[in-house]
Amino acid sequence: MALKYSRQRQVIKDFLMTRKDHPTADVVYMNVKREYPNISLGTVYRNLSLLANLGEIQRLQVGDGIDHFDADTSRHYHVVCTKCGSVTDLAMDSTPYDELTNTVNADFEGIIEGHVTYFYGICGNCHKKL
Amino acid sequence: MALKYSRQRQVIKDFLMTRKDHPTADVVYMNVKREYPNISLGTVYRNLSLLANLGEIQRLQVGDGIDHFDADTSRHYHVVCTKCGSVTDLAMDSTPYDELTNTVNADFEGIIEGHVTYFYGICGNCHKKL
DNA sequence: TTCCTTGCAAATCGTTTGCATAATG
DNA sequence: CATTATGCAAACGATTTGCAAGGAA
Repeated sequence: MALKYSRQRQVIKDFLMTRKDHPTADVVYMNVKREYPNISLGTVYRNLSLLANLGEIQRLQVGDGIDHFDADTSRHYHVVCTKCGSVTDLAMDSTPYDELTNTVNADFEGIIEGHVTYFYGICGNCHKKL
Repeated sequence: MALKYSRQRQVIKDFLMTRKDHPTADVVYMNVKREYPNISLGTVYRNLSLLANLGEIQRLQVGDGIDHFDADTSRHYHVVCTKCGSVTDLAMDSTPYDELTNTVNADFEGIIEGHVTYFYGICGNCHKKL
């Protein structure tokens, strides 16, 4: 299954790279549609999954039942706002990540490869409004 | 909306307390059905959600798209096996949990209330078989 | 020409919900 | 009696998939 170029896939990835709010498939669809009116939802889903499997984008399951996508594949944490539902990046070096993984690996009878963490709380924006 | 006793809810909770493998709603349904043949899937979903909202059980979203439930409401982490998909408890004191939350709170412009973490790797069982 | 990709629509699947009936307080 | 809970089936919403047609190598 050699990969072939597809304009749609490129547009999807390009769009995702312009956003740092981790849009859902549907949001990607609606936006990409403006520039590429014929694109179908199925194609968007197919390509988002493909890109995620290739490791070119990240799939986030933040707990609202809808998958979010992130073009930033560097290791970083996310904060989900319990007020507005926004998903924002958390600037942080990789120390806490490695520490947590190591701590847990210490006395686990299997092998811990990594972890996924979502922080919940009030985002900066909502906090100002209070 | 005062809560009224329901045999079904009790059976569901009782069953969940006997399991430490974090079953899905469907698994709960199939098992509870043996003891209570007339129960419906809808009732199982309704009660699992109710119990989770009351804080009497925990809802786990481990990334397979299906909700898992845990009668152990104490704060603890989980390991999802990338081989067999099992979800097991991780014995650990609360220090790493608090540390992570505090580290992140230090320079975040909102308020972090807590976090959800799932570890991924090979569980003890699968590791033995390699 | 090969076979990956698309658009479209139908199908899946976990979960929720409306409604008439049953059970609880 | 007032209200909550149930069983059933239909509805939902996000995602996947089958298929015939289109596009890349």
